[in-house]
Amino acid sequence: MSVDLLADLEARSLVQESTDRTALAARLAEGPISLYYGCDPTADSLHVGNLIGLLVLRRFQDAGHRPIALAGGATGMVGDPSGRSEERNLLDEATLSANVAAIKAQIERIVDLSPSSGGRLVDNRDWTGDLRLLDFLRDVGKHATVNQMVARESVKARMGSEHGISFTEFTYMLLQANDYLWLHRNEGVDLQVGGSDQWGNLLSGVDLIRRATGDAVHALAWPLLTAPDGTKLGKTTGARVWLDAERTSPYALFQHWMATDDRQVRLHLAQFTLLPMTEIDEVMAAHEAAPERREAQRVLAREATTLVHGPDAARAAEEASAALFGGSLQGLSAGGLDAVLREVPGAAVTSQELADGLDLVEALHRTGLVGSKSEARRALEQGGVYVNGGRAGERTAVGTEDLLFGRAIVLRRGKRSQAALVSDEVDTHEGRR
RNA sequence: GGGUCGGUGCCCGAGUGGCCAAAGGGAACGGGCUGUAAACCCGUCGGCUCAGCCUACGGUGGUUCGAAUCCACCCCGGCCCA
Repeated sequence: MSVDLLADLEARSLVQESTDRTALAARLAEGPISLYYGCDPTADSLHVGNLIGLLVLRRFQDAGHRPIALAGGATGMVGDPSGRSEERNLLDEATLSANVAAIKAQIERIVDLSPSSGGRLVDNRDWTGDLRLLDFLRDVGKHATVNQMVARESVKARMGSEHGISFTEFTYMLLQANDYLWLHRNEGVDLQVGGSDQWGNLLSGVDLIRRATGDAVHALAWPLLTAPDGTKLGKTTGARVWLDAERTSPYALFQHWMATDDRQVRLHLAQFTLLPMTEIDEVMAAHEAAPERREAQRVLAREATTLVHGPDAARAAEEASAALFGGSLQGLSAGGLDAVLREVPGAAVTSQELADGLDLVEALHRTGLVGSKSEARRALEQGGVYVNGGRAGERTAVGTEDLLFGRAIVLRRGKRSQAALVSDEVDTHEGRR
């Protein structure tokens, strides 16, 4: 059991709000506690924001406690109004089930959910699906005053907005409170953790449990991710980084962390890795002595990518990064090219196209480096396109002579968007269409 | 159900018959400077077979030489009244 879990969480800036800190510390000292973290399956993948929550569960698990991950099939259908300016669209059953299944696989990589570990994954549809309205009104509704619900910041914001808030979303906080109550009664859960935007919802659960059972339970919230300058991460800034390799490749994830702002490396190392704080201090000391080496970012990227995709994918991503950011690709080894091709999105080209000379605009578009051909032309005009590490300059096409090892051409857009054109001559057995 | 205000490009938001692919801001993207950082400066920011053309201002149909702008109906939302 860890020396002092709470103190460690605090050192990692993972505690912004907490119910009675002393009582919680005392409770943790008594022995294993069951705690839960919930995320709503609004998509078929979690994103880096959820990673903090999963890692918090992991930190508790490593300290000997019992984590429960909740996939909110029921609440996901309703939609949480917190931080939302508009009403959500309801998701159907089939989509939700698929999302829950996909998310479960991601959770399992971070938290041990095997039966012997005590860790569990639950879906609140299991106890909410057949819940009768009158039962809900009697057991939960009676304990909540509308006055309090309306006083909620998230509700007030929506009432003041032109979009309003539906009764369904208004009810969300009670559903979540009911989850906590159910888990408290059936799984012995005494602690709920979440982002600070969930603080109100967490407290609703604590209140409900006290009123319904007289028990004093706990809640813990970490601060929300912010932009480097400390401002809120705008929802538009939601160039979301996903945990799903299909949506965000391991290489892209690695790069996401490599590009971390100096001002946030320390924080992200603390929140997104399991490295002990003493080690993080050492890394930071080295980084501050020579920031241009980006060593802290590299450690962060390596650790975090490993957590999400495993050591092999992380190593490959790092190799690819080293190759792609090492300047010209002319000196690249065959193995290095392999690493690059594994990690960077690719597009097929025929040897005939290359022999004829493939229009760069077409090539850029095909790899997905640009969203449209207009964008490709613009990028070219602005000097933001590179072929095999060298600026495209005046050239308008790529050809056979650009192939590295006769296999692929690496295109780059801007500083760090990379993609590869892969010649069909590589895997010839079955001709490409 | 009645009244009223409103639905514009990724977001916010001007525009109220031609000079509008549509002001301004934000975000984003590219370049310069760097360290794949920050700040700052410059530029771009609907699409295409790009000196031109096409598609767009909630939807449909009108008026007009010409509409994001006018008319009709419809859909959606806010507020007030019932």
